[in-house]
Amino acid sequence: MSQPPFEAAPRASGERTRRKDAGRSPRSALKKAREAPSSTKARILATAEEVFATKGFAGASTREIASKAQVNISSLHYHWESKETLYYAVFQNIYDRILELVRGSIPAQVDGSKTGRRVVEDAMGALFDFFADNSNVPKLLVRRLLENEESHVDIERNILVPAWKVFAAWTQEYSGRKLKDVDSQLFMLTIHSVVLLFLLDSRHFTSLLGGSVYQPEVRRRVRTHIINLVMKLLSRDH
Amino acid sequence: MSQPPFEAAPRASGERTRRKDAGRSPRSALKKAREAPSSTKARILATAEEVFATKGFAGASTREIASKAQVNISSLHYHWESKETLYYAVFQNIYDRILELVRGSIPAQVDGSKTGRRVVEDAMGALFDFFADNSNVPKLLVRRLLENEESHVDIERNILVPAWKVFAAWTQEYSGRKLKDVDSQLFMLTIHSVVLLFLLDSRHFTSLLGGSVYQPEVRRRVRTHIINLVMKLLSRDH
DNA sequence: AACGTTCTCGATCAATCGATTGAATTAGTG
DNA sequence: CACTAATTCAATCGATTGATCGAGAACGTT
Repeated sequence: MSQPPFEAAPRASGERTRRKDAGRSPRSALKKAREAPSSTKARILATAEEVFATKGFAGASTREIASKAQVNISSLHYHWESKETLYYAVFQNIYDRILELVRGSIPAQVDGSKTGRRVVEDAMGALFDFFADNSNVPKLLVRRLLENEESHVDIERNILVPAWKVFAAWTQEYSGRKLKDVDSQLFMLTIHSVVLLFLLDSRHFTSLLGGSVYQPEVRRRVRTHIINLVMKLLSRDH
Repeated sequence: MSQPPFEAAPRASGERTRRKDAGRSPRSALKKAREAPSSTKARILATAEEVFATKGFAGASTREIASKAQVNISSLHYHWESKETLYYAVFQNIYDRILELVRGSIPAQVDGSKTGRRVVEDAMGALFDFFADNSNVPKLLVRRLLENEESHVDIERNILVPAWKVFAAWTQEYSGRKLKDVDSQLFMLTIHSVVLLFLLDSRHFTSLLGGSVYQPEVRRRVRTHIINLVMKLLSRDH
């Protein structure tokens, strides 16, 4: 891959530049750090993910996030410079988790003991399960797709798209069939579209499926359907 | 269909109750109405659709809508009771257009002169073209799917879902194959997912496809791909 | 115990939000 | 023209927003 891994998105981590001793690394400064403050920071981040996923960037207020995290607003602004950098940090976090899924869990299955079809099935299943187990992630990603400001897009381009590329290239390699270039692009987008929108869990879907996508039996049905859909896409025309 | 057509969503039209003469119909009161005010109202509605699609409900301000429509804020509140009723009016408008597409344009093609495969192709193409020509619609629909408050969902359930049902039932009827019930539900959701998310026109998709989905050649590729995808879904397993 | 750093808190800022008010304007009717 | 209803406007309301401030609590180090 040619893209710079993380630095392309300016101030991607959203960490606040400390008021004093800004040049020193905060990690080296507090080796045996106490857990209380960092757990506060982690609690804010987790709450922010939930609130941003539910209400979007504009719809969420820093006061609501702080309140639900049982933290003062100023503590939020101590750890992050602004609402925007907190928002970036939430996405940086889910991007990391997606990359970990793609680079770690999935390639580890490649050991020649499975058929190509079975490998693709497991890979799609793992991707589906990840979204189903982290229901905030698909919501946040779809919300992100609706934003089109320049400052937002480079994170997708530098992190999410490479992840899709790795996943798709790997999927093709073990699918037992090389797809044409044109097909491979649209193939990725199709997987992307179906998995994400299937997991929005809106009442719109619920009323059609007879239950939330996150209910076990419904989830199993949708999971099987998506895997079959991908298999049909990978199968030869007849 | 068993659902009540429009009344289920309270105050669905979002019309303001006039301050004086609230009981009388405004239509009968001004038979040969002048066009200036109604065009102002229509201009606000069109602008609101654009702004809400771009920024979402919370991200859009009534001042921005009024400003871009070159209208005073109070005029906006004269025609609609609140920002929320204006938002409802925008959705009521696009629901009407979708229903018109489904009930009118598509069934008109049924005259026996085409093969089942060709009918489905044309129907999917018409649906795709509608979303592509009205780029605000897929954005608004996806935004709607991310909202899960009770007061919002019934509109989807009473208008959008029946539209999908009509479309899907009709598509199945002329597909040359009756799908199982389980398949038909997931089949609808798949069409829904792919078409909507394909047309979000984010940079994320653009960077992969080498251009905006709304550019003619890219649009043609995606259109063909989606039709082929639906055909594969409708085809028998082998 | 004394110190300095890290972190949290209540109080408060200017800006913007949705919405309202009453006056001014426009158009159809008698 | 005079009268009335429909519509638009500038000015303004209270509430909420993101963000800041200085005081002080919590903690490790000496």
